[in-house]
Amino acid sequence: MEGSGSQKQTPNTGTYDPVTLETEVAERWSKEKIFENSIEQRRNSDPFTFLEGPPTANGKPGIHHVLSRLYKDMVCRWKTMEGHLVERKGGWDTHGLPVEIEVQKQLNLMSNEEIEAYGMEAFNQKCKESVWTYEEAWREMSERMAFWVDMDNPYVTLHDEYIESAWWSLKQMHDKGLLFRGHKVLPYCPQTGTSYSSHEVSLGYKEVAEPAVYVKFKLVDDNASILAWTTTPWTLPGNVGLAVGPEVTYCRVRITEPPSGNWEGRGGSEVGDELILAKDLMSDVLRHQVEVIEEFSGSKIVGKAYQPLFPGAIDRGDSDTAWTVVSADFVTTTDGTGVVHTAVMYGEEDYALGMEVGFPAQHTVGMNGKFIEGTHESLDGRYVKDCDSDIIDLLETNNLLYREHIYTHDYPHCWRTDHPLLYYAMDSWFVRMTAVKDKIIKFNSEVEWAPEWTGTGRVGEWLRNIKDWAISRERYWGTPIPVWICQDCGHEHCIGSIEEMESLKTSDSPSPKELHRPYVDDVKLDCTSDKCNGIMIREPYVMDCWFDSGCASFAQWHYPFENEDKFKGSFPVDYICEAVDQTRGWFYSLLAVSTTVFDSICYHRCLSLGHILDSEGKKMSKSKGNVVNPWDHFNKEGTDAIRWYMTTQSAPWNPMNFDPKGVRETYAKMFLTLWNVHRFHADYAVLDNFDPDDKSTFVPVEKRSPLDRWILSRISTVAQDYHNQFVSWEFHKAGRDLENFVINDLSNWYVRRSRRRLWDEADSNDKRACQHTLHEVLCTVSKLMAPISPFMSDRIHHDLTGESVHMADWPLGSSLVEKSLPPQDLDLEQKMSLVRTLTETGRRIRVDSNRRQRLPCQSGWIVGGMDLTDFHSIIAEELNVENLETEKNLDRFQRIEVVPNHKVLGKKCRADLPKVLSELANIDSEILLADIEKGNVNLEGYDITMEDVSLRRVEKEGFAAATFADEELGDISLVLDMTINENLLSKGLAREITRRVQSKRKDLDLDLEDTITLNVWLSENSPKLNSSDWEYVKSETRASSSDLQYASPSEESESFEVDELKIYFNLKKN
RNA sequence: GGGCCCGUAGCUUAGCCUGGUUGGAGCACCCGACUGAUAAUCGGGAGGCCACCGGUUCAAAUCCGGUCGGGCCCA
Repeated sequence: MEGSGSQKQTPNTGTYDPVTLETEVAERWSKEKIFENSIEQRRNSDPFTFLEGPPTANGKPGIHHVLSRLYKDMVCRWKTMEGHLVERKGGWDTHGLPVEIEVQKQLNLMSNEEIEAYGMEAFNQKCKESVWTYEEAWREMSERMAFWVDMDNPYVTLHDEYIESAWWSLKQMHDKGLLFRGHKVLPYCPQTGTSYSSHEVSLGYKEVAEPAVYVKFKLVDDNASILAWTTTPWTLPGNVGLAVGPEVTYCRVRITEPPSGNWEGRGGSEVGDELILAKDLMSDVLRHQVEVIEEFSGSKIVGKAYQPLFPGAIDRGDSDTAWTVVSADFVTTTDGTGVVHTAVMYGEEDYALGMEVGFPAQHTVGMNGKFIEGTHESLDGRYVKDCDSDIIDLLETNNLLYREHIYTHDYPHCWRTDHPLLYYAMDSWFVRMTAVKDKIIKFNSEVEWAPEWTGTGRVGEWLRNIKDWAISRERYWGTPIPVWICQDCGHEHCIGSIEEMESLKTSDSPSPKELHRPYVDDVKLDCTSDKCNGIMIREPYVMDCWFDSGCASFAQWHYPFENEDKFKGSFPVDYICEAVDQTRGWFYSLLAVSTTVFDSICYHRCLSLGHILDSEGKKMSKSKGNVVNPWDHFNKEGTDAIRWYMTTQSAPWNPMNFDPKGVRETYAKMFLTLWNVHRFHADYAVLDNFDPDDKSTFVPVEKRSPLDRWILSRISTVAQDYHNQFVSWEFHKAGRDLENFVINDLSNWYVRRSRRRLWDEADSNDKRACQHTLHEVLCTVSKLMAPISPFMSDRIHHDLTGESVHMADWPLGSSLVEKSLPPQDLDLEQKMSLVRTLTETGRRIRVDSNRRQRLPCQSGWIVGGMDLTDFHSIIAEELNVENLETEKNLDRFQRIEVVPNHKVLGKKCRADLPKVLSELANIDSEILLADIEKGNVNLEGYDITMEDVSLRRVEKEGFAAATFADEELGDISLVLDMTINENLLSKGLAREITRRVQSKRKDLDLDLEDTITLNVWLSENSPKLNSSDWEYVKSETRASSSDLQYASPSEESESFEVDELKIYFNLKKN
């Protein structure tokens, strides 16, 4: 604390300029190292650990990054104030496909071949540079929005230390038998040699019309053929199985007649041929008259063998299911024939099914997109998409084609070369997540998710269908997979450290310059298998960059090679926070890595944020032009307003419609108001040399006015709720409540009611009480809002105490810091709430009875409720009532009125009704009521009973009243005396004159202290102004010399009217 | 196609878990009052098929099922 400047700033009494204020505060932070000190101050305290989800610096930061950094920052600041040591290491995600794509665009390298021709070393160098393109922009944004994080010592996923830790973790998985080699079917472009992420795939969907075919698969030991349908004829040579739905009904049909009319396209069938297909699809598929021979469920034909379409294209190997019918749950009868042609290597479902039932997993197509030698003599070596028609011809020649048709659908194309993508089984390394499924589900349930359903729903659902994690990518820029394979014996070895690699590498291998391709590719190892002398070569892949970020909890510390204490002291981390799209991204990869490596959760609490949409709820995108630039608001309403707006706008996990007008509103309501309250306090504090620390002038809370004790109790109550809402992650509700407090309780009531107390020039206990109260309330408010809007809160706190609010303790206290809230008095709060309702009720009465506000009422009575004696002066002043009293008996002001019930009387009296009504109107209500109750009222021959009338309470002449209900206290009424006398008219007149003169003073831009000369001319028939009321006018308007006459004005003057009488006045500054 | 979330006044939202008086606020709008009170304040008004359809119930914004629209993730 010392050295952080206990010099109080000269209070700024100017208007609120957010950009200047925030810039000044930021400068003080940096000069006084507030961020660093706020951490150091808690050095030996209980840590609260935060893990920064690393952004990629090769993308520009946008408004959505402001949102996630806000919630990261907010919680960290809050926990710091609660007394925890909260270190915040920055991080950068620097690997991955997006980086490569950027560089490829930049260098116009459209394929892997071109990259390799350009040179992998140079290419990766470019990637490394490109990663830092927007680092400066990120720094500026983070700094301007007051995101406190250590960006000078960040973890960086491309550093050798980070990679080494990632290697170590992969080796742990390998040693536990969780790492294996397999295939992953991906959309792949053979022209560029690249497989694509779903994001890139979605860039290139195009509608295409292509041939689709119904193929006849001839059964072995049966004269029938099974019909199957495909839109990708090039996958047919790879066919190794047919899938049927076990519950689906199939038919065996015999063709009875040749087709009538024209036959479209190639293919056909002879009368007598027998075909098998799903019953529901017969009419869609068949073009012949047929008879149904047999109906059966799919499971009946499972196991039947059929003849391969392209014998020899695939080697059966040891598969006994190849070219047989198998059962699969995913088969439907929505299209095709209800039989799914399965080519293991060219479809994700095909591959999964193939692995399950044991089909041979062999390619008929090479990585170059061309058929492999030995597929078929007329296809070998040709690009598959060029072969569609020839394949169909071949089928027809062999009588294997039932028919063809043109099929129009959306199909993904390469966004660079425009060629159709092939779903292709790529060699890939996997982490066997399915083996730890139960464990990871259990760990997930131990995480405190906000909102809860992200954990149980989104993540839970994902984990229930967990699949093995494909962690390798056939790319250049990334963490190299540390797996080497022996060329001779096939033995594989996973390297877990630089040292291990150095010790195993062959004598002629260089030491890699860094742990990236191509340097690591040049490292060969001596085979680690006992009996082998072969050479091991690294698998030419890099890792999924999600694996990188999934290692952040330990790799940021270069654990286990360094910083064991740092890691052990921060794992599992207490808090992470990212947008909801990270459920399958970072949230998952952290949990996957910690489960497999440490057998543990990775984080205790996770806040998953909703996305930012535009003001109409549409996704922000460059093409729509609805992207919000955070700087537009930083430079206008300021960081505080944008942070407060974002916090209070919606629950953190809900999608947020970002409306620039809303930021404006937050600025105008919350920040202008709070600033003006602060200014009000600060101005008088300077004027009166107020010193909060001077014990001799301190006024103990119990000696302060009820108004003071009320606002102190309110802030205490609000603070408690605020804290509870923070705990339950409902930051939006917390903020809204505090905003409501500042605007309504503090500014609109406390300050408004206290203005006169501070105007008073004489020193008094009451004035000092007010100053202390404001000081204490503002201190607490600034501490509460500090985590959300750190600038103004710090400015106010610093003005008040000379210390940064971010060094302060949380007013609610914690296990580590003391609670420091003013005393609560709920009884007082209830009273004040009644008082405010009463004053509002009084104004309504005046409006309803046309009694202008400035004309006082002689008396007012409160009937019912609780004792409000302490506040009678306030209520009287608000209501402009001379005497305010409590009255028990409402009958004093009201009488009963008997109102005829037209509906009932109408039925009874019919045509005599008007006569009865007029007689009723002539009788005094109270007499009438008494007589009715006695049962002796007879009018025009009709007995009048209580059923014929209803009763109404009305005010007696000269009174006006209104009643409202309080939940606990029941009905409460306010009655005002509406009579007028000369005294009241005089007082009212004084108020009217004062108001006009004040308004004029304001127009003339006079200072508060300036005195004036005032002349007033009242008409001769005007009510007389009592001398005491004239004194009131003079003192209120600071008229040091003045003149009042009942005559026409003798000088140039202004005039206004009260009760249709003209009043003239003029004034000049002395 | 599947999973998760969202849909309340022109806009932003509370209420939904735990069904029960007439669905509350703020902004904007209209009328009035008040003001040495700040982009202020106070009173009043207008504005709602609580997305839609069906079900459960004496009773549904609230619980259940479905539809539509928006968002995210996965295919």
